[in-house]
Amino acid sequence: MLCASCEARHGGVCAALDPDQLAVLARSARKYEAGSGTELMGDAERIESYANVLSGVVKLTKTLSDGRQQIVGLQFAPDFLGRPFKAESDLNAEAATDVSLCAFPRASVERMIRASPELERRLYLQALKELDEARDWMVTLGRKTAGEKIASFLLMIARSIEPAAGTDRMSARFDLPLTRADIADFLGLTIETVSRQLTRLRADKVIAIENNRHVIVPDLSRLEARQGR
Amino acid sequence: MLCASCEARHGGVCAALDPDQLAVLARSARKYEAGSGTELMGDAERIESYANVLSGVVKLTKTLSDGRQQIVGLQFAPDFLGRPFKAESDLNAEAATDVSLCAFPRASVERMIRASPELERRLYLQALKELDEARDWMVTLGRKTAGEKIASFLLMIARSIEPAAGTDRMSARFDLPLTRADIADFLGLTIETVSRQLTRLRADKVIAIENNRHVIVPDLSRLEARQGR
DNA sequence: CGGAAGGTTTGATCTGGATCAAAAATGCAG
DNA sequence: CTGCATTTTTGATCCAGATCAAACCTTCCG
Repeated sequence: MLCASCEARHGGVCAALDPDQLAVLARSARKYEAGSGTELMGDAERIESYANVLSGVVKLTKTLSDGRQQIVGLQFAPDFLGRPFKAESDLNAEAATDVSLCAFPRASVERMIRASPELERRLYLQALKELDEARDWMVTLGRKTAGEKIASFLLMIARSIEPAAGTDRMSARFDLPLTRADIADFLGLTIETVSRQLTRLRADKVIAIENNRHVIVPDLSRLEARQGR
Repeated sequence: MLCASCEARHGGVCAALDPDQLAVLARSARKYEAGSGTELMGDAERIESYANVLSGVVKLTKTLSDGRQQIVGLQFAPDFLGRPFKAESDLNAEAATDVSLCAFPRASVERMIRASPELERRLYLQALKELDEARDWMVTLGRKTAGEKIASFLLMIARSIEPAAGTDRMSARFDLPLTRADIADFLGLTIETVSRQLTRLRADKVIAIENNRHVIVPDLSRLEARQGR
């Protein structure tokens, strides 16, 4: 059965469900892959389904009518994707990398929420986590310099991609899930400024970059010293 | 009894409770006033109580160690103040104006949440609302010009202070609940830039200002045209 | 009423990051 | 491997908003 080996079964919202409930939900669930760049949900579109992110990274964006864009959130496995209790989305969700998702029809999720306070609790906790993250980024967007923004971003990715890093390890290596353009949209900068700041970090030997995507941080504390605190 | 004439009894979280539950909670509730500038909750402080905002405005701030500050949220009546399920606050809450609050000890709120899924649902909805707001502000912080930020801010205040305005009415007048310094901390600008942009809006007759605090908007659509869309 | 203390506006100058422009990597299809 | 498209880096210049510096208002309290 679908859920047996699923990551969301553990850390994700499905962990809230008992075997019977899980069986019910699994019946209407549909697992699928989407290539990088695929739009998963459009602004002003009716919300017809929710999904768990099983692998890859999803970016949530808002766009002004003249084309200026801002990424307002990134979702990693096993995050739950979608905004309950709202008929229409007011943002775009797009696959930032190739992703694999487990989608549920809107109706079954909402029925399940009504039936399981435990599930609602999980969703509430994720909303609180996303709110905490959004507020941290407001500080980054409003008050940090370009160099501090880039350092903050790299540290955030390092922590999300390889949870091992965070605490004790001194070094980290990971692939950037975003292009330079995406990083710019996330940090409220231009592509050129992102590139220049990465170049500077490289020149100062705080990081090394291979093939434009793979980042090596030999000493996380040196990167932390640059994020602004 | 306390709750009979309370505003939070209607729009706020207390509306989720039945009369018995309300009576229980009221027993440990304490209503009080705090003057503008009072710190209501400190960063890295243990969370000992929650509160409903009954009147006035509370600002939520984050501060970098070198003093740079960012306001990450504003709370108006009848918002619920506090972050459930977390031992320690990671932000400051301060009265931006004189406020009146109805405070509950941490333990009674958490007991009540466990007892009332309806209350938890309300809190979840408020978290989702705050998340939506935070994401809108991320666009403002990351991608709008100083002039657009100020217009967005004035419109947000107009809508929160006098809910009547929002829809059909063409004009609005209200007192700014924040000083120029607070507005700057909210928008990621300096005091001087805030002042200059307000002066420009005044020069262009989009707004009028009396006594530094009272704002008159004769035609909301002209202000909307300046907020960036 | 005078006068000290904040808060606000205005002016002059500077600068970090944007914009404009082009070269260099990288990836891919044939 | 070659050639083309896309992404990234680097360089030159510009400008919105920051910074530095004064004046100007409001309160409000003795």
